[in-house]
Amino acid sequence: MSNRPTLKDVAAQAGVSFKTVSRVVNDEPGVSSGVAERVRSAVAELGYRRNHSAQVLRRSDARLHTVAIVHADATNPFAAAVHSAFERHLRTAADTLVVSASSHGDAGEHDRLVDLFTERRVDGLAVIPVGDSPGPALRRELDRNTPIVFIDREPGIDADVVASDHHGGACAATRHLLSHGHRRVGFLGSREQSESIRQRHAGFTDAVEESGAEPVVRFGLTTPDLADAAVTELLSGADAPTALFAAQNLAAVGAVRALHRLGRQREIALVAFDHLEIADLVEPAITTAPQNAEALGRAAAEVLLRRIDGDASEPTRFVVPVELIPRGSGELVPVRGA
Amino acid sequence: MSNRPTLKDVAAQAGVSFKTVSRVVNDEPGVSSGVAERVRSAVAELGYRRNHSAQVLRRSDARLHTVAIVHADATNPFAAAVHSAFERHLRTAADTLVVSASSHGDAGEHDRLVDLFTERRVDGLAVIPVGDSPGPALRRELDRNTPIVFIDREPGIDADVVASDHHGGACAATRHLLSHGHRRVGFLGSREQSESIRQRHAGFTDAVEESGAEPVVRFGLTTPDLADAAVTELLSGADAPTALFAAQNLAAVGAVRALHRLGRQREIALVAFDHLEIADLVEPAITTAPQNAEALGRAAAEVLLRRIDGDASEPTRFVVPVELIPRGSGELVPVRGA
DNA sequence: GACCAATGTGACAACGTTGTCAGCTAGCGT
DNA sequence: ACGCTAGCTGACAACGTTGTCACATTGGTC
Repeated sequence: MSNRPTLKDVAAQAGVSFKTVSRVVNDEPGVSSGVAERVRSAVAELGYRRNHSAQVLRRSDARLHTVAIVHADATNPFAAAVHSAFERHLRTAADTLVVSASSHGDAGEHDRLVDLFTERRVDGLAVIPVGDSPGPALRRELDRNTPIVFIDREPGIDADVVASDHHGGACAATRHLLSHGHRRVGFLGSREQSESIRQRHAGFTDAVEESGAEPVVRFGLTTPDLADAAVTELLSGADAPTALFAAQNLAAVGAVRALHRLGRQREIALVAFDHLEIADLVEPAITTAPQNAEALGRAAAEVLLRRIDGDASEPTRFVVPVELIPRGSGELVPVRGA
Repeated sequence: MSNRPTLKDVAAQAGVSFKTVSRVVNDEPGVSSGVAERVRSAVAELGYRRNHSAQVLRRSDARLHTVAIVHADATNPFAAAVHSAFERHLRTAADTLVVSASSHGDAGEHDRLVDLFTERRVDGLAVIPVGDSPGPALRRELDRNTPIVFIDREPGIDADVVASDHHGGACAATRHLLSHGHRRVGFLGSREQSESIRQRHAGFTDAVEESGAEPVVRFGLTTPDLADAAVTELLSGADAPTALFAAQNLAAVGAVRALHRLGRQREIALVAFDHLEIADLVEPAITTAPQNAEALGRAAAEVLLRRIDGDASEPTRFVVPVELIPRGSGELVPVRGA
């Protein structure tokens, strides 16, 4: 990785001063065409590439055309989709390299990654937060007015955020179920500590309350197995719900499994928040309210670019709507004989 | 993103020379404890962070503790899992930051990303190739002996590769089917141009030939719909296969859908190469031969670290075994009445 | 008291690049 | 022939850091 050619090497090869080479590689005016040609062929011959570190060092206020995104978990398909849209937008709209790293859910590592990226100087940061509050490195950068945008989750601090309309989406999904005549509706949630799950629960509750229906709420269903068990238990009791709202991915997977095992998949209505890989592979297909990862990533890119361009106005909160996609499971009507 | 404090700023604050501050932040010996303490509190007060660009520039041969991985598609769960293992290993074993970017499948963009990362100086590169042959930037870096490891696909050039045992895995999966008594076995493949699909086909063919069974081969099944149609057609003919080997993800999804629609999921055996999200969600569960993403990522990290540490031996090819996971669908025996 | 080693500290160069400025040449008008 | 301008080109400083070396101070030894 060493002995790369420098401006000097190219200059020696072309028989000019290194400043002239600099001019050529930066397309600056004031180089005669003959010399420029000689320099260009020397550049090609040696395979010269500008040293980004030196460039950044010299012009410390200039755009680096690099932003970083710090993940909680890059294997999460939703995070990957957001990242992908974010990256595509920045690459095409601003010729900016998006680099990323993942903390695998560890808050300390998360903050350390922020630190490593700031050491390496980037134009801005996108963060999918881990935990409730920003770590010291993130806080320092916020104080320093480094362009930072938080994606998907509340940072627990006053800063730019791009997030889904968890409340509105859950509310719409629940209303959708209620509009088909259900009077007892189950809520299947994962970690109650999660702000987004709390908001989905609030949306669910608002919809249920405005209709006078009866909610049945279960939290802590962080794995399909737990959700499966919870649904099995819910449906076996008296006054079992006739419709279920799965507030999260894995809870929905467990619910689907339980309904199929019990053979009641055409009887109990189900709407799932978030994208479901298996939505179309089961019968009936699952009605979902997927977060719009594409819109989130794109919005985050736009917010960040505006900050990088010097916008110093108050932090904004950009809310991306969540649209319901009816596929069958959410349009089932309650059956009498339970 | 500007006016960050430098060594000089900290030095002024602490009333020492900037070189002394440098010594303190690098834990070099030869600073009295009193001075060191004063410097450390100045560092904390100003929120000083070392400028990585300047450091890299000064010590151009030193380790940067940064490697890059260039994806074809970061939203592909398999690639994400490989990336995740790769990153975890480098972070924990070598305190190295893994940065990544995705080309979204565009070969030109892929090579451009390689170029951008080399401009920014990294210790090494991991590449999940796009297309058949490396672009000019990648070729230049290979010539320059930059540590580079190719993951999952053949680079079409002599270089370090870490890849799954496509041939062996397909061979074992097919033998597994044959050992349950099947004599007519179908192969469901996607793009025949793909080297890994070719290898899986070769493994399938070897297993079939050594047993004297009859193969039925379909290529081009790049979407579930196409695979669904192909399976429907295959099973409707005379001499229909009694077992299927799906050589790829999406082909397997289509096959599952077709079998369930035809109600023959307990009759036609099926083994799928690669991980299947729905493997456990259908009845019978799908026997799969998943690539070991964890092992691939880890092996790639190890190969790359060895190169970074100066190993200059011949390029190696590291093959990661593919283990069969029996779940039910692959253990079905052929039934008489077709 | 003179010498020496050990210790702590700072001055300075260098990394590869870009910005500033000065110098050189050619071409033009007088 | 002379000066002037425009157009090229190069010398040099600076970015923030680390490596090298020299200097100053201390304490111990003969």
